Amino acid sequence: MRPKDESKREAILNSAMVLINTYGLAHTSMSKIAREAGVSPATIYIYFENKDHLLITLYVEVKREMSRAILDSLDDDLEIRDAFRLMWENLYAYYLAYPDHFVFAEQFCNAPIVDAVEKEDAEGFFAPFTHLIERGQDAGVLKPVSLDLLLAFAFHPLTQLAKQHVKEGTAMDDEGLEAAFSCAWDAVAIS
Amino acid sequence: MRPKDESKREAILNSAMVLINTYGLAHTSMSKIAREAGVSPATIYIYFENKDHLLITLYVEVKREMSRAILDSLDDDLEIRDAFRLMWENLYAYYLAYPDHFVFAEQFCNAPIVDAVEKEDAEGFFAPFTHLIERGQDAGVLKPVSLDLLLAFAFHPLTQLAKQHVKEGTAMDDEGLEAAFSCAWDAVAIS
Amino acid sequence: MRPKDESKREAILNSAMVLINTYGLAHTSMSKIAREAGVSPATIYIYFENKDHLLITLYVEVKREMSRAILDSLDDDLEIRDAFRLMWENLYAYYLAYPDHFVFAEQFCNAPIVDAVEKEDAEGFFAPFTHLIERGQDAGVLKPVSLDLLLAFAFHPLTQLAKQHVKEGTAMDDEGLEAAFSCAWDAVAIS
Amino acid sequence: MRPKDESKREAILNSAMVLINTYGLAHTSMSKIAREAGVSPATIYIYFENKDHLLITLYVEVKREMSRAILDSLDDDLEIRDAFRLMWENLYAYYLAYPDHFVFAEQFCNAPIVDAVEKEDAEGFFAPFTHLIERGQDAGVLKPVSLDLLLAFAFHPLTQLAKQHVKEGTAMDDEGLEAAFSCAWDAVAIS
DNA sequence: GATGAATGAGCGTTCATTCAT
DNA sequence: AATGAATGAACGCTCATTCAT
Repeated sequence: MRPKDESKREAILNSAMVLINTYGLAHTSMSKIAREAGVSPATIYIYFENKDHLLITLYVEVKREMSRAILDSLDDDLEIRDAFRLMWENLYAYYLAYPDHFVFAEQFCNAPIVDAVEKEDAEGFFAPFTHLIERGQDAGVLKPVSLDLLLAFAFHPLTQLAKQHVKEGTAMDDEGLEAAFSCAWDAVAIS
Repeated sequence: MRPKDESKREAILNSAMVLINTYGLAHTSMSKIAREAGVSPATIYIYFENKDHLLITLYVEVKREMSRAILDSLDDDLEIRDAFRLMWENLYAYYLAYPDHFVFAEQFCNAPIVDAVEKEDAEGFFAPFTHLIERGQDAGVLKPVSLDLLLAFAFHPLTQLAKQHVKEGTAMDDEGLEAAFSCAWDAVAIS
Repeated sequence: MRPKDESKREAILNSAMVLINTYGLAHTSMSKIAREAGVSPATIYIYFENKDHLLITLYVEVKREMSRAILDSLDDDLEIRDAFRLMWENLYAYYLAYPDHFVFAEQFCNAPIVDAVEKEDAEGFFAPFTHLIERGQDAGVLKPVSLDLLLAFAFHPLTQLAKQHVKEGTAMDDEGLEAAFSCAWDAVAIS
Repeated sequence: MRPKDESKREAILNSAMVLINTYGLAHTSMSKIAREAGVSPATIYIYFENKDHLLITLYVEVKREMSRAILDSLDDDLEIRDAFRLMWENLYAYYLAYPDHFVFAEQFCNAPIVDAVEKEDAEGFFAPFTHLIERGQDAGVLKPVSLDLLLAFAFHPLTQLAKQHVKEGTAMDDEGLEAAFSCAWDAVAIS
C-alpha cells in the first residue's frame, strides 16, 4: 500500500484557505477545494472525516502556527514592556508574512462554526499572551483589571490595523509601529 | 397594485439575520429564509434583487442603525472626553440590546462579500467617530496619530469585549465599563 | 402559482417502477428516475419527501390497486368456493395485465426497506383475503387452521406461478388455471 | 506465493450476506463488506472478480447448501409421501437454522440480478424436488399436472410461512407443521 | 403583490474499482 | 496475498432563481 502523502494533505488545507479567503466560506465547496489542490474529491475524505473537520483542522493549525510565531525569541528574562513589544512585533510581522492565515482566521472565528472547535484547542492560542499579562500584573506594571480587558486592548487593535493593511496592501513603518505600540502600552500599563 | 408590505420586508431581513447568526452565512439559503419569514421564496425576489443584494442591504441597514444609536444624545458642546465616553456607552448598550445586529455585522464584515458593499454606504458608519476624533486632535486632547490608529484603539477593543459578553451571556457592570473606558482613553489621549 | 401536476407525480412513480424492475432497487437512482420521467431531479422532491418515501408510496399504491382488482365483482352472496375462485382469477388476471406492479412488489417486499412500511398500510392489502377465509372457516368449508397457513396455500403458489409466467412471457390457459385452482382448493378446503 | 485464505473468502461472503439482509442490496457497498469482514476493499478483488460475481457466487453457494440440506437422509426407497414429508421438514429446519441464507436468497432471487446466474447453477437446486415429483407422478400418487404447478404448491407456501416466522422470531410446532404438511399434500396428491 | 411549482447546477459524500507498495 | 491510498463517476439531495397563475 501507498503511504499517506503529506504534501496532499497540505495542498488540501492550503487550497481550502485560499478559496475561503477569496470567495468566502459560503462559496467554497469540497469539489472546488479538490480541484484547486489537484486531487479527487474523494481523496479529501482520506485525510479529513468531513468538511467541518477539514475546516476546523485548518483553523486549529493556523492558530497553532500563529501562537508559535509570537513566541519567537521570547524569553522570561525580558522586561515586561520589552516582551510585550516583541510579541506585538512578532504578531504584526506574522500578519504581514502570512496574511492568508490571518484573514482566514478572522472569517472563521466570526462564523458560528467556530463553536465546534474544542475549547482546549482554541484557548491554547492565547496562552502566551495570558502568561505575559499575568506576569505584568504581578510585577505591578500592568493595570489590575480583568485578563479579557487587557487582552482586548493589548492585541486586538493590532489585528484590526493589520486587517486594514492587508486589505489595502500597505504596512506600518517603524515609526507607525512605534506610535501604535505606544497606544497599546498606554492602554494597559500603569502610567 | 398593492403596495409592498413593509412588514414582510422586515420579516425577511430579520429571518436572514437570525439564520445567519445561528447557522452561518454558508448554511443559510433563500428557501430557509423564506420559511422562517413565513413567505414564499419567490416573494423575497419582489423585495430584493437577489441573495447578495439582500445580504448587503441587511448589512448596510444594521450599520446605519448602529450609527444612529451611537449618536444618541451626542452634542458638539460636550467636552471631548465626555462625548467619547457617551459614544462608548451608547455603542456598548447597543451591542447588549441588539446582539443579533452586532454578531451578524461581525460575521459579514469578515467575509469577502463585504467588499461588495458600496464604499459610501460602508464608511458612513464611521463618520461620527471620525468627526469626534478630528475634533479631539484639533483641540490637542487626542494623540496626533493617524485616524485609523485611533479608531482601532478607541472602539475596536469594545467590540471584542462585547463579542465575548454576548457569547457568554454576561455584561460589564458600571465599574467594569469605567475601567474599560479608562484603558481606551489612555490609549488615545495625550496623558 | 402553478397547481401540482398529477401527471408528473404518476410519471415519477411509473418511471421508478420500470427502472427498478429493469435494473433493480440497487441501481435505480433519483437522477435516473427523473430522467426517465422527464423532470428535474429537484422536482421529485416536490412530490415526495425523499427516496424512501417515494419507494414506499409506490409500494403502498401498487398494493392498494392489487387489492382493489381482486375485489372486482366480488359479492358476499357468492358461495365460498366461487368467491375464492373469483379472487383467484382476478388476481391472476391482474398479474398478467400489470406484470410491472407485481414484479416490483415482489422485489420490494423481499428487501429490508419493506419494514419501513406502516403496518396499517401493509395489511390493508390482505383484508379481502382474510375476510373470505374467516367466512369460509365459519361456514365449515375451509380447514380450521391458522389464517397465515391458509393464506400461504391459497394465494402464494399463484404468485409463484405468475412470477414464472411473467418472466417467460407465457400464461396459463383456462385448463391450466382450473388445474391450479383445484390444487389450491384441495389445499385449503375440507375434503 | 501464499495460498488464498479460505477463511477470508468465507468472511467476505458472510459479511456480504449479513449486510444485505440488514440494509438491503441497495445499501451494501464493497467498502462496507470489507470493513465488516475485517479486510481491505482491495482484498475482495483477489477472491472475486467484481461485485456482481461476489453476489452471484454467494447466491449459488447458498442455494447449493440448501439443496444439500434438503437431501439429508433422503432415500429412493422411501414412500413418496414420506420422502416428500422428509424434504419438507428438512427445508423448514434449514430455514430456521440458517435464516440468513434464506432471507438473502429471497431478496436476491426477486431482484433482476438473479437473471445473471447461469441457468445450470440455478436449476441444480430444484433437481431433488423435480426428481421426487416425477417419481410420484409415475407412481400415480401425485396429480398429473405440470411440474411447475406441483412445485409451486408443494414447497412455495412453506417458504412463505418460513419468511413470516423468521421475521417474527416464531416457529411452527410439530402440530402446526403437521397441519401445514397436510395442506401441501392435499394440494398435490390424488385424493 | 404574492405564490408554490419547477428547474439545472451544484452540494457534501460514497461508490466500485485500481494503484503502488 | 494483502493492503490502504487514490480516483472519476455517481449518489441523494438542496441551491438560487424563475415560471405560471
